[in-house]
Amino acid sequence: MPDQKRVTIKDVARETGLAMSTVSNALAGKDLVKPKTRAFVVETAERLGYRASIVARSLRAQRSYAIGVLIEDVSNPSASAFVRGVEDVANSVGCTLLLADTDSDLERQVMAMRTLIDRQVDGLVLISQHLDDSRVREMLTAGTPSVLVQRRDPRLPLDYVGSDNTGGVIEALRYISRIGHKRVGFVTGPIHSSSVLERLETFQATAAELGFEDPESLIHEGRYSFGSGLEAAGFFSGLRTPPTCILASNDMNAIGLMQGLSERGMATPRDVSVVGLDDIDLAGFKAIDLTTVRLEKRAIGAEAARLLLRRVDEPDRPAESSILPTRLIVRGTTAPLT
Amino acid sequence: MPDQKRVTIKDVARETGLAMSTVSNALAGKDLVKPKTRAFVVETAERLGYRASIVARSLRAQRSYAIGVLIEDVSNPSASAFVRGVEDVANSVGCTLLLADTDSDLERQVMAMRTLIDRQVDGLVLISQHLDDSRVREMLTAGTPSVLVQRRDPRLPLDYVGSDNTGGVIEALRYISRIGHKRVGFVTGPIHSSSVLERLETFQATAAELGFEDPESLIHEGRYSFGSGLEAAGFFSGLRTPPTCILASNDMNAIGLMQGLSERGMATPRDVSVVGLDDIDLAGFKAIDLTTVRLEKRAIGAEAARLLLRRVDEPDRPAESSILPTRLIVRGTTAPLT
DNA sequence: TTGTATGCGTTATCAG
DNA sequence: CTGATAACGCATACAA
Repeated sequence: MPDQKRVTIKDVARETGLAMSTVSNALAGKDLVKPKTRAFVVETAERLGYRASIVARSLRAQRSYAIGVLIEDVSNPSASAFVRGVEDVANSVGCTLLLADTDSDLERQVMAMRTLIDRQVDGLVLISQHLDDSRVREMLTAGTPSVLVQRRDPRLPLDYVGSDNTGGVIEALRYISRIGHKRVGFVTGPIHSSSVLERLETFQATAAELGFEDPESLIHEGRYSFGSGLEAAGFFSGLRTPPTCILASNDMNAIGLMQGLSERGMATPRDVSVVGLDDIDLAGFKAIDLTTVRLEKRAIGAEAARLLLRRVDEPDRPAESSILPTRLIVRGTTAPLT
Repeated sequence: MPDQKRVTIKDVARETGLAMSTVSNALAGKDLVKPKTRAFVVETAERLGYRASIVARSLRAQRSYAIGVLIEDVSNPSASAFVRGVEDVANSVGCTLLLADTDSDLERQVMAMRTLIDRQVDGLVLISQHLDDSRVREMLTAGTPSVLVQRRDPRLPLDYVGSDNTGGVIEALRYISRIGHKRVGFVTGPIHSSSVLERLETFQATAAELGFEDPESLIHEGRYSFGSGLEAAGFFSGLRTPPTCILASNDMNAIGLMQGLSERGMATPRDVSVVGLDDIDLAGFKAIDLTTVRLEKRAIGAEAARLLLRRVDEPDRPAESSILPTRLIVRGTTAPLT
C-alpha cells in the first residue's frame, strides 16, 4: 500500500541495458529505433509496469495536454451538455478536462482562471462567463489560448462559438405569428451576454416586422433560471393586457414561468403559450412537453474544443467565430390563438 | 501574443539578487526568511508577474493537488450534483478537479483511470462505476487513494460514501402503506450496484413486514433512466393486477414511468401513485411534483472528497464508510388508495 | 541506430 | 537567516 516506487524510464533503461533516450524514443514510436529494439523496450516496459509521467512530460514540453473548462455550474442541466462536447473532442486527442465551477461569481472565476493557467492548461473554454473584469481580460490575452462560448466580446480577439440566436428567435417568432399570436412577451437573459443582446435585438426587429402589439412593454429582464421564470410570471400576469404567448430566456426559465402562470390561474397553452430555448432533456418529457428552440450544446462544446486545439497549434491565426444552427421544436406548450 | 517567456523563480532571484532557494522559501511563507526579505521578494515577484508552476511543483512533490472524478455522464442531472460536492471541498484545499465521463463503458473507464493515474492525481472519486474488472481492481489498489460513491464493494479495501438506502426505502414504504397501498411495485436500478441491492433487500423485507401483496411479482429490473421508466410502465400495466403504487429506481426513471403509464391511460396519482428516489431539481417543479426520497448528493460528494483528502494524508488508516441520511419528500404523485 | 548530457521550474537538503 | 546544489521524470540536441 505504501506507494511502491514509481517505475521510470530509467528503470526500463537499466532493465533493457539501453540508454534512457533510446527507451524514450522507442516508447514514443519514433522511427529512430530499430523495430526489434522497440519491441523489446515495449515489452520490458509493460512487464515492469512502466507508465509515463504526464507531469514530467508536461514540465518538459511546457504543455499539459489538459483543457480548462470554466462553467457557472456543472450541475445545471442547461450548461453541462457543453462540457460533454468539450470532453468528447479533448479526449479524442489525449487531453484531459480540468473543471471549474464559478457560480457566476467573479472572484471565483478569477481564482479558477489563475489556477488553471498556473497549471499550464493548453487552453481555456469559457462557458458564459464574466468578461468585463480587467484581471479576466488580462489573463484572456496573456498567452493561454481561450475560446468563448455563447458570449462573444468584440474587444477580445478570441475564438467564439455560439448558436444562431438571430435565426432561432426569428424562427420562433414566425411560428408564433403564424398560429395567430399578436401580443408576445419576451424574457431576456442576463443583459451582459452577447447572446442575450442578439436575441433581444432580433425580438425587437422581428416583432416590428410581424406587427406584434406593443412589444416594448412586453419585454421582461430575467435570468436563466427557474426562479426568474416565476418572477416573470408575476410581471406578465400583472399587466393590464397580458401577452398570449411568451418567449422565455431558456427552458428552465420557461418551466418556472409556466409554474408561476399556473399558480395565478393561467394555464399553458390554454391561456398563454410558452416557448423555451435550449431543449434540455426535460423539455421532451410529456409532463413538460415544451415547445422550444433547440441549441446543439454538445456540438457547440465540441466545436469550441476544436477551435481551441487548432489555436494551440497555430497561435497566430486570426480569431474565428463559429455559429451553430438552431431549430424550433414544436411541442405542446404552444397553441393557436383562438 | 507569442507566449512571452515564463517568469520563473530564477528570474525573481536574479531581480532581487537573492538565491532561488531563498525566494522559494519566502514565497512559501516559511519563517526561515526575515520579514523584510520576504516582503521584498513578494513585491518583486508580483511586479514581475511571477506565478509558480504547478506542474513543476507537482513533479517535485510527486503530488499534483488534483483529484480525479470518474462519472458516467456529467450532463445527467442525477449525477452532476456529486461533482459539485467534490469540487466544493477540493477547491477549499487548493485542489483542482480532473473530470472524466465514462458513459458506463468499461473500456472508457479503464482508459480514463489510467490517464488520471498517469497524471498523478492525489486521489480518485468513483461515482457509480464498474468495479468488477481486474484492471480496475488493480488500479484501485495500486496506491492512488480512491473513494467509492454509491457503490461499495466488500472485496475492495476502500473508503465508501453512500446514502442510507435502507432507511430511505423503509421510510417510503411505510408512508405508502400508511396511505393504504397494498400492491406496491418496485423498479430496481442496475443490479451490480450495492445500493441497488440494499434497496431491493430492504424492499423485500419491508414489503413482507407490512403485508404487501405478492411483492416478488411486482419487482422489475430496470436502470437509472427515463427510458427504463417507460419500459417499466409497459411491464406494470401489462400485469393482470397492476400495482397501485410504484417505487422507481430514481427520479428520471419515475418520470419515464409516469409518462409511460399516462400513455397507457393510467394517470398519476389517480390510478397509480409513484415515488422517486433522488430529488433532482426537476422533481420539485409543479409540472412534475414528484414524491421522492431525497439523496443529499452534493453532501455525499463533499464527504467523498473529505475522506479522500484524509486518506492522502494518512494512507494507512483503515477503510471507512460514511452513510448519509435520506429523507422522504411527499409531493403530488402519491395519493391515498381509495 | 544508440548513448550522453542537459534543462523544464520547484523545493528539499545541507552547508555557510 | 541565506546560498548552492541536487533531484523529481521526461525528451531533446548532439555526439558517437
